[in-house]
Amino acid sequence: METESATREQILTAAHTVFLRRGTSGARMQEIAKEAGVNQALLHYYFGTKQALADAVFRAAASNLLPGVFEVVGSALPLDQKIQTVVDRYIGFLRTRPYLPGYLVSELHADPDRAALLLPRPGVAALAALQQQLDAGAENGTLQPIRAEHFLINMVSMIIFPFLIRPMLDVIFGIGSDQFDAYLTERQRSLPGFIRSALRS
Amino acid sequence: METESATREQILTAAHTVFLRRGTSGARMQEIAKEAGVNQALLHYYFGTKQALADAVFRAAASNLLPGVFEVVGSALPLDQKIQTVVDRYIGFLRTRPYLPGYLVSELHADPDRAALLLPRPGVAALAALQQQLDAGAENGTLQPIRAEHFLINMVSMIIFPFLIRPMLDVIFGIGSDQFDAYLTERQRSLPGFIRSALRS
DNA sequence: GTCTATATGCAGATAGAC
DNA sequence: GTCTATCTGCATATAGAC
Repeated sequence: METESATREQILTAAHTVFLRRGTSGARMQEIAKEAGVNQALLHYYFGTKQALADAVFRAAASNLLPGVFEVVGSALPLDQKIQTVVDRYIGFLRTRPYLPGYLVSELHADPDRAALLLPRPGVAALAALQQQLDAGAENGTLQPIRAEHFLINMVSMIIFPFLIRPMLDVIFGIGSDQFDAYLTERQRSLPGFIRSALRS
Repeated sequence: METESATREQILTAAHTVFLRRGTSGARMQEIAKEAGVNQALLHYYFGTKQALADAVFRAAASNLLPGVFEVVGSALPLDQKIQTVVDRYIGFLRTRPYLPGYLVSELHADPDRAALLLPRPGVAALAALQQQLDAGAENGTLQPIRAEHFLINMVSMIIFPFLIRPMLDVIFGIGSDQFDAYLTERQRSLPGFIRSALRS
């Protein structure tokens, strides 16, 4: 961690905004410069190439997506509270960054190798803790047996998916952007129960 | 439906392949021409602009994503069988078109207005039928009350999501592309039970 | 209808003044 | 460090021969 110049930060923030909306190949250096209130040449001065700038943004964005979840999942909380906490926090977080999921999926789709820029296996320990909890419930007959990988994916899918298909929600269900917020609130209330019920034997 | 020239079809198929992998802004007309085994000028002869070609591909791709689901959901099958059928068919279908979800999400992210190219509200009737089924179960106490919109989204999320984050699965869970198929098969077996259980009261 | 050759425009990147 | 001006390359698109 070196001392970062204010201008550099300014550019990075602008780049974040533009790249998240347009994606790496759709973004224009000119637009980023304008957003940052500086000249385009300055972007190259600080970051060299567009690709380098895009990678910096991707790293930062990717590191934001999951860690909070593993923290909760790996904690000592009872299962029901883990579910409640993850759903609540995660939807709340994504409300403030609605473009993040679509951006990450787009980038990974265009260049799957970028997944390597994600932290390698950040959650093996957390996953093991979760699996233990699930196994205990299965043994005493209160829970259906399930692998932690599937359970986690199931939970996270239902949280993230609406953000990924937001424009479609309008066409399919008539949920316009003005009603999206209310729709999310409904999910925030109903999802924990849905997930808990799914686990019960 | 006019008679389509063979060359035109050939180009459309090639375009489908390339656009699904690279996205509209990432795709190159040159690459499409090569894939189709024709000259680049011919693409313009048949489709005018890249954007027009991209739109044609998007329309075709989008019309493939959902209709099968609504057909099943709107049928007279009992709920359990609907779930089983949708999960099974949908995962089976996406196995043959693993890039489709990532492509559509990317395109919608880059240009949300494109959602308008989707068929408008194809499933209101199907949705109503499903809601009725859910309400009946809730009234006789066998099911938890839930809105059909949420239920459908929940089910579809869990089916599609793994395809959207496939490159991440390797990094997070160590599921490489060689193991992805087995992972899908596991989900195909376990998801219906998970979903049925979630609905039970 | 299909090709080769070429025009056009634009975006990323550099040179160099201040 | 920050700017203006410019180069370079590439991708879309067109012209025109066959």
